[in-house]
Amino acid sequence: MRIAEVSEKYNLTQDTLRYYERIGLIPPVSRNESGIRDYNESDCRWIEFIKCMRSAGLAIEVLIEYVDLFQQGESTALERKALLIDQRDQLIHRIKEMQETLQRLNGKIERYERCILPIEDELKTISVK
Amino acid sequence: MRIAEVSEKYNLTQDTLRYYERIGLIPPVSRNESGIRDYNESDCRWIEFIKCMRSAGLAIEVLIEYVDLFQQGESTALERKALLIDQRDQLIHRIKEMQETLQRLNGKIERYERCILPIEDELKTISVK
DNA sequence: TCTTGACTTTGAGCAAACTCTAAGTGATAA
DNA sequence: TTATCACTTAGAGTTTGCTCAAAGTCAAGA
Repeated sequence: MRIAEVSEKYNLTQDTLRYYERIGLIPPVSRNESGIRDYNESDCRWIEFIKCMRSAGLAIEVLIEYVDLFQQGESTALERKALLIDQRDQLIHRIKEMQETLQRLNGKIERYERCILPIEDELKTISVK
Repeated sequence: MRIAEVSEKYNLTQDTLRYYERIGLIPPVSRNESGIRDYNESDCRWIEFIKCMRSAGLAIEVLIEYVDLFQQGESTALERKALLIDQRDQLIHRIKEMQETLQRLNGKIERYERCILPIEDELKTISVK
């Protein structure tokens, strides 16, 4: 798969794909004889994984470390697991925080509803007139 | 309340508090005779609200708009409500995304657990030897 | 053969959200 | 009264995560 296809498939710009590879956020992608990237199954799975993790807000720095450990082989499995657990716990914390904010936003919106409904009704009445 | 107290109370640097005010993320704070900020109840409630919204990832730009509308008075109530609903919906979307990533992280960690447990056991055995 | 178009690299540029620096004021404690 | 300390402003600098530009290579079609 060429970069153009991959870019479309995962909705990441070619620049972003090259950038991710350059900084080690995904392992080096295989190339054809003329040096052009030829993404294989495994490359695609990495991209998908990284995209998912990034969408949840995991820092690039941490993910680079994960990829790096992965490339060092089996001996880093415990370390990788610890990294994932740490990130999961942070993620849980952020989700909780966001759910609290969601509650608060909902409360605020409700209050607007109670205050504003009369105004909205009035506006409707006017526009009917 | 002086900026130092407020900074400590909300765990935001004095720089950040001044920055937030400068860009209109909180309404202008009242001052004493010598021009020094003297935060009142209402100022504190704004800071707390903004801190909460920022912690959930709402963009500064959007919050500035909310504060601006608020300062324009009652006539903007409908617009403010619409803004909040929009932000809430985006927040719900992000939470969902993060929960999916959380599932995936948990799955990955479990897989590490299944693969690694034998290794961990072995390590323990060795350290006991 | 020439041109087109997709690719390559390196390095600069940009937006968001702070964070820091420099230079100055004003109240209070020794 | 002098020094200290918290405050002030304006503006520059930093970090993160892309995004763009320049200059070049290579393969395929007219």
